[in-house]
Order: sequence, then structure tokens, then C-alpha cells
Amino acid sequence: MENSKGHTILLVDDEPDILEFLSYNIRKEGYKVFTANNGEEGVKLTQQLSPSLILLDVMMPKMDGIETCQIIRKDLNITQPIIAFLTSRAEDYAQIAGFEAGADDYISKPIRPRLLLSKIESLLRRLDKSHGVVIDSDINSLKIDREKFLIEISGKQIILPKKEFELLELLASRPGKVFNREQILSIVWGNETIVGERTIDVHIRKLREKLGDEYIRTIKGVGYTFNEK
Amino acid sequence: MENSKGHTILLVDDEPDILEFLSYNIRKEGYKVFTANNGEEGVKLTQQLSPSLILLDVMMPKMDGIETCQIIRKDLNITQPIIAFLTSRAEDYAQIAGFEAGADDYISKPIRPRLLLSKIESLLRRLDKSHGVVIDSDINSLKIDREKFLIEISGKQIILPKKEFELLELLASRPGKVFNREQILSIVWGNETIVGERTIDVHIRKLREKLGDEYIRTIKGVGYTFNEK
DNA sequence: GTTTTCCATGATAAAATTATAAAAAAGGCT
DNA sequence: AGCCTTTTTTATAATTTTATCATGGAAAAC
Repeated sequence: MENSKGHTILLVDDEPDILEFLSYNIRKEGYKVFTANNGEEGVKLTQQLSPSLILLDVMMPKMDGIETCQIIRKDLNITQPIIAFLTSRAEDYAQIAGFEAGADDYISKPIRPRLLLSKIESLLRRLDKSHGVVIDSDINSLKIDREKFLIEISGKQIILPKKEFELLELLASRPGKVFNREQILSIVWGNETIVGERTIDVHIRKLREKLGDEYIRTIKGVGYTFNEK
Repeated sequence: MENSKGHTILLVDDEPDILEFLSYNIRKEGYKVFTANNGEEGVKLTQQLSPSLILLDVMMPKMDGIETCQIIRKDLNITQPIIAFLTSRAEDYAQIAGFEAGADDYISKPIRPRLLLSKIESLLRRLDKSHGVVIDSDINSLKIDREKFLIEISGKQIILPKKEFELLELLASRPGKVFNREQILSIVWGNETIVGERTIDVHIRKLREKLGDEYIRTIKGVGYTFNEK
């Protein structure tokens, strides 16, 4: 298994000097580094490389970082890579817009190599940890592999659509804990999106159809829970 | 001034801008707000302030939110404050680990002030209702698990409907204290709702059916109490 | 000892909540 | 464009929870 340093990092900035400075420092730590001079190139490379992390300059001519981020997240619907913005203090107004576009973090200029690297490590640590959920018990065994978007239930492998997968993953992450609808909505759907009252039910039903009824239990008036035993 | 707004809230985020944005909005509502720039500081302030609520950014350099949460909950064994994570949608892989670390809820970015405040209120309301009750004595042992919405009575686990659960939780929160009908109504049912005279009796009866008669005692003309021993 | 008040109980009605099916809408893919 | 999949909405059924009511009995007041 690749270690934490085996990740691919994509840098997008219109300043060649900054690109060089960053790539030198990051590459030194053992990461695979690729660079793009503008947003378009950044998008293209993202599709080709599927990097673990994208460092994106906010201020760029033509297509700025926020647009680029939006295209990657919303248009291409690529959620795997972590996207962090490079921004100078004066640009902090961009932060709110940035998060809405799907940014994970901000790194403000001037950039200190030490701090940058520790941020990169912390951002990537999450990725490494998140290889899946495994639940084992007497009656049911469930493996959730979020890299392959695949679950294995007592030997059978099932591919679930995104929403169903995320919903199951959430519930199974804490068997026994009751998640109420509000929590489910804000975590699986996000605070931005507004969906109707019965949407969760339908996804629960589809999960039950595919997994069997014994996994997810309804606590009426409260929420849903993944059965412990 | 000791209304529901008298609570202390601790914000932990490495981005000064976000800290300012959040603290401004929360402070405006009358809460006491403190801030920390990193996990270590967050832990330290938690020990000193014992805040009611901690809003913790997931992504932070060096020590991230999940580690911070873990230290507070597992190492220091501090269970009082409610811990909610601030996270962006794209970080959903982190959310799984978060609940295991002892998080109570997630608030996903982008954060809209209105929604944030209503979430804060609902989280604090939970605190007032006690986070979990354990009663141990010679005759009876009772565990009330709010997270799992489940009670355990001398080994047996029982799932109670919402109202019954809340009624039991109230009575058991202060064994020996006699709650009169007015108090019970205003806490379990809320001041707005008006229900008939005999409603409480019926719920008490159902609880006694499920738990046994020895737990809840009637004080005629006054109210009900949870038996101490 | 009788009256009065208050609560317990079971049956029943009402309300709230969720399940289900089917269709529409929104994306994806070739 | 056309076809397939996923997601959301809508409408209705089923279920569970909650509230009400009527009755009888026990305790308290007289």
C-alpha cells in the first residue's frame, strides 16, 4: 500500500515562480507534483490524473480559482480530490464563495513551506484513513469500500448509487446511533440543497430492498439507525 | 441574563476569518463566545472554560478536529460539552471517523448564519435535557441512552416511543424529585401544546407496563416521581 | 362512613409519521 | 438524440404513536 507520501498533488497558479517554489518544496517531501498555469489546464489535468489534492490559486486571469473549483465539483462532479485555495489576506472575501464552490480549506499567502506541508499532511491523512467501514457480527457482515463505491454483504457484492451509498455509510458508521432526519439531510445532502420530506424514506426503502430489512431500523418520530447486532 | 443564551460556546478553527465571521454572528445572539486557532488551544480552553458547545473545524493543520475531539472525549474524558464539527461537503469521508471520535453533530459548510444559529439552539436544548442518565441501585438498574434512543433495564433493552422516552428521561433525571403535572407538560410537551388532563396518566401507565410498577410512584394530588432506591 | 377528588385502566379515536408504488425530473452515456 | 440510471416528487396506504373518553376504584376530605 502506498504510504502517505505517494499522493498526487496538482498545483494551479498563473505565476510560474510560485508554481516552481511550491512544487520544489512539495516534491522534496516525496509527493508526485503536477502543475497547471491556468484554470482550464487545471480542470483537464484533474480529469487525467485524479489527484488526491489540488492547490488552487484564487486570483487567476480568465478563469479564477472559484470557477475552476466549481467546474470540478459541480460540473464534473468530481468529489475525490481535496481542494484547497491559495489566497492572500486581502482576498478573504472570496472565502464564503469558495466554500460554496466546494473548497475544503484555505491556505493564505505568503506561504511558509513548513506550514504548507503540515497542512498538506493533515489534509491527506483524512484520505488515508477513510478506506472503508467494516461491520462484523453474528448475523450480518458488511464491508463498505468507499474507493470502489461498493459494499459487500455476507459475501455478495453490491454497487450502490451515490446517495444510497452515502446514506448507508453514514448509518453504518455508528451502529445503534439514531440519526434524525435533520442530521441525515445536512450530512448526506448538505445544507445547501433542499429536498422534499419524503426523499430520505425512498432511499431507505431502496437500501432495504437491496440489503434486506434487517439492517436499518426506523425509530418513529426520531430517525433511522443501523442495527447493532 | 441566565436564559438559554447564557451558554458558553467555543469555536476552534485555524482560519481567523472564519473565526471572526462565526463569532460575530453567534455573539450577536447573546452567547459568550471564545475562540481558538488550533486543536491544542482548543483543548486547553475546553478545560478552562467548560463550554456548553464546541464547534470544531475538521480540517486543521497539525492536529485536526477529529484528533482534538478524541483528546477531549477519550483522553480527558470530558463529556459535558456538545461537540459539533464544521465540515465541507467534500470532506464527507471524514464524517465517519468523526462520530466514532465522539461528535454529536455536523454542520456543513457553507455555513449560513440563520441555519447555524438554529442548529446551535437545538443542540443546546439537548444539553438542558441531560445527555444520558444512568441509575444504579440495589433494586433497579436503569440506563437511558439518548443517542441510541434506548433504555436498558436490568439487562433488558427496551425501545420506547418518543413521548414515553422523554417522560421517563425527565423523571429519571432527578430520582426522588416530584414533578407536578404542570412541570411535566411544559417540559415534555412544551408550553405551546395543550393536551387533556388525563394524557400524562396514560403515558405513565404505559411506562409502568413496560418497566414494571416499582419505578414510578404516584404522589396523589401532587405528581409523579422516580423511585430513588 | 359517606362524599369527593384524584388516578388507573382499557378501549377507542385522532394525529402523526413512515412505507410504498409509480411517475416525473435530472443526469449520464453512447 | 435516445436510452438508461439515479434522484426527487407526489399521492396513497399502512403503521405507530399519541390523545381522548368512560368507567371503576382508591385515597383523602369531610
